[in-house]
Amino acid sequence: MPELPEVECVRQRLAEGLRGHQIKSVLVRRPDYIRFQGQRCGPVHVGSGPKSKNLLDALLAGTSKLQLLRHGKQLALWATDRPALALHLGMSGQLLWRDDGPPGSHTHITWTLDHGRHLDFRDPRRFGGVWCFASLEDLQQQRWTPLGPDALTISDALLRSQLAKTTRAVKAALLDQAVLAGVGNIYADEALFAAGLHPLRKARAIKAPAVAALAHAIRETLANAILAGGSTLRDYRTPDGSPGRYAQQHAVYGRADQPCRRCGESLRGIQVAQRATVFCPQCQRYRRTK
DNA sequence: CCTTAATCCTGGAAGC
DNA sequence: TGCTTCCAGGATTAAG
Repeated sequence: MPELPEVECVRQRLAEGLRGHQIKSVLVRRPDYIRFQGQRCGPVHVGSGPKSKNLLDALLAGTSKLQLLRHGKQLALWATDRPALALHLGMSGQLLWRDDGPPGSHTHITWTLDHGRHLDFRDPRRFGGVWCFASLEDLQQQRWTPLGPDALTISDALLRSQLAKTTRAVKAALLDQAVLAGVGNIYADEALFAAGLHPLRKARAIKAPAVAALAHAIRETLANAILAGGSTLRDYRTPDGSPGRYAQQHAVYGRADQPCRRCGESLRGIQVAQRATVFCPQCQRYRRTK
């Protein structure tokens, strides 16, 4: 469920704990959560043979000066002249610091650092994963090239050219990571509301001024969500275990049939691209009333 | 091109 | 209380 703001908060908090430290060991409890050399790992990879040594190296055992990048909802953990790891949280993924005691349920991988703290990757639903690459360049080439531009810094002009590529409903386009990377179901609805755009408007037909308003709304909504620590609906936590506070500010997501905070009209719930969608029929008219 | 449905999973909430 | 059904922040695939 984590979208761009949640992933960015995780990146920032994780980077603080990694700065100046080294990974001492890696423990893999679920090898099939990891893709190594293009395929899912099996028990042989976490045994004692040469394959397990390769995997531990790929998982950055012994590495220091770690850096953490983000594009859309994806993270890259790497260090100069070392392998790179793509981390994706899927719907229920969490990266959590742990001092002592047992890890939470569904903790598939644990990195232990030289300061003694553990970094747990837990993901009950297992829609997320870890992908191993020989270098950051390989990771970017294979996993980030197919993605559209990052939503946090999307320019008016770039959003316009991206939306011009498709005739789909604008909400469906926003959810497509190849069009724009980082927006999911929460922030698509929130940004469309902030821009006053109906979710079913055809992406290609939206005029330049309205696209500019949407680009601005996307940047502002995501930035504000990051400042609030992200949206916690249920599972999401920052690595220190604290929930995000942005859900309190949601104008439309999860508020079907409740009054619009701007005009008081009852918010409508519909389906767009198989996803629950909420909008204000008054503030987000399909056609401008002029 | 587009949309829809099914799929990968667990678990919380709602309904009976 | 217990059982069943539905739903969820994501993303890919196949089919129509």
